[in-house]
Amino acid sequence: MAAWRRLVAVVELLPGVLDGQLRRDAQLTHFDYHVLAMLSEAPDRVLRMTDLAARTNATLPRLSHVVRRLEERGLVERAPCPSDGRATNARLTEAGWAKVRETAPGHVATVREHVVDALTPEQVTQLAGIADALLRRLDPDGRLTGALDRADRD
Amino acid sequence: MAAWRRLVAVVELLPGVLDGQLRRDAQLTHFDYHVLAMLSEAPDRVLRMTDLAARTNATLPRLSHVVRRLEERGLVERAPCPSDGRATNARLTEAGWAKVRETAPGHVATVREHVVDALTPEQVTQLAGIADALLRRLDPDGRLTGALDRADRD
DNA sequence: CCCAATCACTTGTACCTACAAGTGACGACC
DNA sequence: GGTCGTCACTTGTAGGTACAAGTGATTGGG
Repeated sequence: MAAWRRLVAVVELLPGVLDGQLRRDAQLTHFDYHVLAMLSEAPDRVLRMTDLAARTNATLPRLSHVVRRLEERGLVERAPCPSDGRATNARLTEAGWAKVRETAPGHVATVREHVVDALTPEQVTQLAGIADALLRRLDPDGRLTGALDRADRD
Repeated sequence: MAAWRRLVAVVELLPGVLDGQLRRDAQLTHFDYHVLAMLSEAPDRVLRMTDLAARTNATLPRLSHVVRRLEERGLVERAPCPSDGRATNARLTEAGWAKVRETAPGHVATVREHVVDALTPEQVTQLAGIADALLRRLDPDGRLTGALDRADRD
């Protein structure tokens, strides 16, 4: 009965914790980090703006502003797509790649501290199943988790 | 291993769903709704700004702005606290109380649709335990869940 | 071909949130 | 009983996000 209220409370608090850690340690929004992380995992570390927006659950205007700021900081570069003149490719620069590599450990540690370590191994397993079930409703196409891509490759 | 990534995805998506539904159906931010809901559950539907800020995980400046806007809409009233000249009491007006009563069902239905119905009864039970464990890290004083108050009363 | 519709993105404006500084009230100490 | 420090809030300013409009590029039909 009160399960969903607690979930809402978690959903309210957790972003603040993650965001705060990244802002302090890397001058990065959690969303910024997510953008850089998605790029870092893409082939050649390049993604079209539209793809990137889907993977980060962002609207295109929002992504455009964020990428512009990241570009001003030298972490990302934009170039017109050769195959489609309408599209823009966002590429992670060397500095951006370095930023991800130096930021990721601290971020993962924060998640571990506030989530994984708070749960028993059994609960972690349960959580995986629960989050999976929720994502099937919240994100049917698996845009955020990249399930669509993996399905394409397999 | 990928459990925390899925949790992060959920934490990223769920607020948008809840916020969107409330904005459409009630012209209310999820945070606005949370403020009204906390007031509606308080004795006499009155709470000091500081208490309200703790219960909604807000900074005092943020709450001040939000309450001012809610006051302009006639949903909340502010009055100086009789017992402490520094404090301000926020009170839910009759219109605000009506707003909560007409908004709550739709909001609960949304949560039910996107969370409860997506899970098996067993998973709901597991989720309660997991969220509880997480909140002990994220919110040790139980401000959001009101555990502190209940502990005081008991 | 050429024109309309669409697409991919950018820019501009308004709202919301975070941080910093300011105001008035209370408490404690001398 | 005056003064210093703290408390509870409010206000102002900067930064980020959402929605709406605009710019080129591409596709499809006549």
